[in-house]
Amino acid sequence: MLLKIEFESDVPIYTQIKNQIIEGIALGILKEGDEMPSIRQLASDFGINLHTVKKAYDLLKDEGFLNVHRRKGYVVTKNAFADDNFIEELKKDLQPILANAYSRGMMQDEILTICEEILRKFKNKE
Amino acid sequence: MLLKIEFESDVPIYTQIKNQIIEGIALGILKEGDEMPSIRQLASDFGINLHTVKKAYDLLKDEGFLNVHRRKGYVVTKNAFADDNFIEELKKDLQPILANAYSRGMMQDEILTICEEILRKFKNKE
DNA sequence: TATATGTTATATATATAATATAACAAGTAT
DNA sequence: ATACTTGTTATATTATATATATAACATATA
Repeated sequence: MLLKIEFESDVPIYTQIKNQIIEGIALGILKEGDEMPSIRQLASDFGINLHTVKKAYDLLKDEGFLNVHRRKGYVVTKNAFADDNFIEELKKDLQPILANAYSRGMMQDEILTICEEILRKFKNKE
Repeated sequence: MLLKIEFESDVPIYTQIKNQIIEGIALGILKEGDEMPSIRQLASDFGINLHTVKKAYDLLKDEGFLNVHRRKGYVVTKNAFADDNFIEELKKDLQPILANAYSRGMMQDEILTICEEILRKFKNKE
């Protein structure tokens, strides 16, 4: 699992880490049971603070993507699921992004194709 | 054009305003040439500061969704378009959101259907 | 002339993001 | 036992982003 941090981005570092781990799970690069690098390890790898990494990990724990094992540290889990509440949030997140693309003149199919392309990269469920 | 601001949201007020105006354009509620309420008017309607509204308007101006007319104030325009740069940003924005849904167990079709539903509400181009 | 536009400038308050240190508890390996 | 690595907690500091408060200015309009 290789992470890339963009320090010029306006996306907070902890959000970049959090997103890339979720993407790793979607892509199948990160599987249930996989042990994440320790917060100190990741922090030193990127030259950032330990608390920044911990914030990302803790958010992922709250959302059900990671568990803390007293021996192994943070471990990939799959307790996150898509309840009605999440679906509502999903729509709220997608709406402005899709509206932006559409208002710039893109066709519905064009936009949907991009969504499909992204989804196609994700690992098929077994 | 009726805007709704959620003061408890962690989405900045200026972002909420900006997003809802773009959504208004996508929905066909806001059309090219429409005059927006003045920044002071909108600010007083919601009990917020004039600069918060101005920030939203100015960002929309930068992106090509609004123009400033010396007499009419901020006016809806359609200079925004989807260049390669925007498409790249679009993918970067969509990726983590779709990955999240997929990692929570949603099927590709399920996710695509939600995108379709949102897009279907947007006004067909003439 | 009074009024309504947007614009610019300053200052202030609050929250968020990120860092810096330090210390602690629990488990592991030597 | 000792040293080392986990995560955890606490405190403080810095920088940036968000939002507000006032004031003044230029331009156009009624």
